[in-house]
Amino acid sequence: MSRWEPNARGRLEQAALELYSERGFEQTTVAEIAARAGLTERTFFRHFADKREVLFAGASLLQALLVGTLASTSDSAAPIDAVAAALEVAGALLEERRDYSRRRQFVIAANAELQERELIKLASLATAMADALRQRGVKDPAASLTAEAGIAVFKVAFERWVGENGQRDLPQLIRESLDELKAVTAGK
Amino acid sequence: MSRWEPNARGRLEQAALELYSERGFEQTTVAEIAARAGLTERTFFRHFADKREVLFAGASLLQALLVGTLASTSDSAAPIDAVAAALEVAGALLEERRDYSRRRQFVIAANAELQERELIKLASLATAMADALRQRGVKDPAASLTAEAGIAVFKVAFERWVGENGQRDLPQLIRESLDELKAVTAGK
DNA sequence: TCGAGGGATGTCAGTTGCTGTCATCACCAT
DNA sequence: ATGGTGATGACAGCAACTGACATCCCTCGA
Repeated sequence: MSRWEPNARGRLEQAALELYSERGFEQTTVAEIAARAGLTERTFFRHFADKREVLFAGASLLQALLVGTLASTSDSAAPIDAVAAALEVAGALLEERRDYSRRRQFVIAANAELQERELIKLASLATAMADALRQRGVKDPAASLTAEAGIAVFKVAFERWVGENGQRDLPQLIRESLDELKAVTAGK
Repeated sequence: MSRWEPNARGRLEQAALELYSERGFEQTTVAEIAARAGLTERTFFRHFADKREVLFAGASLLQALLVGTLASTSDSAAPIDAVAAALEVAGALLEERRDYSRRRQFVIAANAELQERELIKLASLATAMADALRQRGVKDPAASLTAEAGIAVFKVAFERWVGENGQRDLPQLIRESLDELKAVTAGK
């Protein structure tokens, strides 16, 4: 792997995931990642804002998918169901990359800094979905609450998905979690 | 302010909030905070794990309050209402420190790293509340979902509280947000 | 009263994440 | 070929954070 091989960014992502898996996030230096990718530390930071971001390259894609799906859902559906439908589409994408997603998640679960980054990505998804809902005419605070509730559903479903052996796929777990949320909030 | 003045930790917290407010989080060095508190950089890191943590010293107290209240709420209340009641108690505490809470929040709102830290603290509150619910016999995933939904309600309410001039107090905004969540999830 | 112990602080050196700056390299169009 | 352009390398430097050890103040028991 020499200097001008193609796909430097992808090589860095792969090298990082490997090293973070092998010896842990903190025990890995950026210089080591760059070396395994046949590049230098400086180049790593040209592709990724920091040492954590290399694991979250797909987040913007997921966000676009989520917002796009939400925008194109029939207006007749209740906002929470539109959000759930979008989450299921996103869940199906992760289901396709099941192996990669789980390896990545084990790395994140082992390190608090990475969890912080993951949480802010989820929060960003929530605000993006809230924006999309407002464009559909949903008022605040309903828009924010619906989006945040959707993310809560996703978090719980994703956690179960990673924890189980594969009995249920992610979209199904998302549906079940939404139903559970509806049951739990069906008060008074 | 010399070496052996009392309350070093408190002095560091105050100096940090002042400096973060005056010139921003990134533009402040730990050495500067320590100097204003009459201490050294090394001592700062003995009191706080990192440069961000100095703003989150109260989080563990809030978590204890939340869990304690949740544990002592009547078992007859629905889990989501017990969570809301606990959040209102916590909200009342923040309402008492209204001025401080808002100054602190402006600093956090201005910096992504601080938002990350805040999000992981909220996530920690959610897992603590979920644990408390499980101890009351609530099963999973209901326990996790109820706790996450509670945090979603709190986030939205808190954001509105900081944004308004003070028409409604935080516990009231929490109640209103919970009602909105119930309305929004009352599907099918 | 004094001296030993312990906890908090200071000092110093070192690693690592991250950035600015400039040189260098490969590719492409003319 | 030649000059422009974008990606990469090389180097210097700052600030966050840590480990090791010295120093200071307070307290408690003889």
